Amino acid sequence: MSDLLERLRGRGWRVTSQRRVVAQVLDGDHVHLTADEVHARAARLLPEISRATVYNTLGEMVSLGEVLEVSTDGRAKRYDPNAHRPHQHLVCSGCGTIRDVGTTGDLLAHLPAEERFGFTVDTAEVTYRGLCPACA
Amino acid sequence: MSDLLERLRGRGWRVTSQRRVVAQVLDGDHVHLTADEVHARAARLLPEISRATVYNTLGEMVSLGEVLEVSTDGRAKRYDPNAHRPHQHLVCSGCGTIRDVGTTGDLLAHLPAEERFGFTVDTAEVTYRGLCPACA
DNA sequence: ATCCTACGATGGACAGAGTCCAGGTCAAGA
DNA sequence: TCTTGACCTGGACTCTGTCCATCGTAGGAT
Repeated sequence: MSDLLERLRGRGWRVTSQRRVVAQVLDGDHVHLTADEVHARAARLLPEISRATVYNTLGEMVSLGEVLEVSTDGRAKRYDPNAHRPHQHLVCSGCGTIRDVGTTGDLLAHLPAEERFGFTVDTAEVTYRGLCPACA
Repeated sequence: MSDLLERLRGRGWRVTSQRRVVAQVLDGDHVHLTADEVHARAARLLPEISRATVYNTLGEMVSLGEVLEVSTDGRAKRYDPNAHRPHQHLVCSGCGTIRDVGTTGDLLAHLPAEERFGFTVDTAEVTYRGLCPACA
C-alpha cells in the first residue's frame, strides 16, 4: 500500500502525517473498515487525528478511485482499498464478515436489452450472501 | 396492493388506518421510497401519522417478507413493495432513479467454488449502474 | 350494540453516521 | 529559511433511525 501514497503524491496530493496514517490503516487484503474504525486505528498511531480529517481523506481517496465505498448492510459505509482489481463481495448473513471474491464470465450479459429501459449500463455490482464456515 | 392488506390480515395483523395508508403509498411498480418519503406521502392522506409508526410498519412488512429493503447509495434505505417477483435493480448514476429489472440465467454460477471460502452461498444481489435516457 | 384489553400509535428524546465551518497549522516550493 | 495555500481541528449541526412511556383503538367476547 506504500505505492498508494506514491500514486497520490504523483497526482499532486500533499502528503501529511494524517493521510499517511489513513493509508497505512487501509493496507491489506479483505479490509473493509468503517470510517469510525479507520479513525480508531489511525488514532492509535496518531492520537490527535480528527474524525473530520478521516472522513475527508477517505472521501478524497474514493474520488481518486484509489479506494472503494461498500455498503452491504445499510449501516455505516465501509472502505475497500482493493480498488485496482475488479471484484465482488461475499457477505456472511450471520456475522457480517465481508470477503473480496473474483467472478468468472460477464455479469452484464444477464440483463437483456428489453430490461434496460434505454439505460447505458456499464457496471454490475454483486453482493453474494450466505453463511461463513464459522456461522454455518 | 389491496391484497397486501388481505395477506397481512390473514397473518393476524391488526389493520389500522395508519397501516392501510402505508400500504397504499407503497402501491405500484418501480416504487422505491425512503422511509421519510413514505411518511410525507402517508401524511397527505392521514396528517397525524407519526414517523415512528411509519418506521415500525415498514419494519414489520419487511420481516413478513412483503416488502424489500434496498440500499443502493449508502444514504437512507428504500422500500420496494415488489417482493414476490425476484428481481435486481438498475440505478442511474446521474439522478439516482431505480428500476426493477428481471435477469436471465444463474448469477450464482459466476462464483467458482475456490472463491467461496467455505461459505454456503445462497443469494446474489445485483445492482446494475449506468445512465438513464434523460441523464445520458 | 357495547365492553375489554392487548396490540398499535404517538411524539419527543436519544443515538449513530456523516457534513460543515471558522480558525489555527504545516508541507513543500522558492 | 520564508511564505502561502492547502490541510487539520473540534465542535456544532443534519439526517436517518431507534426507543420508550403513555394514550388510543380494532376486533373478539358478551
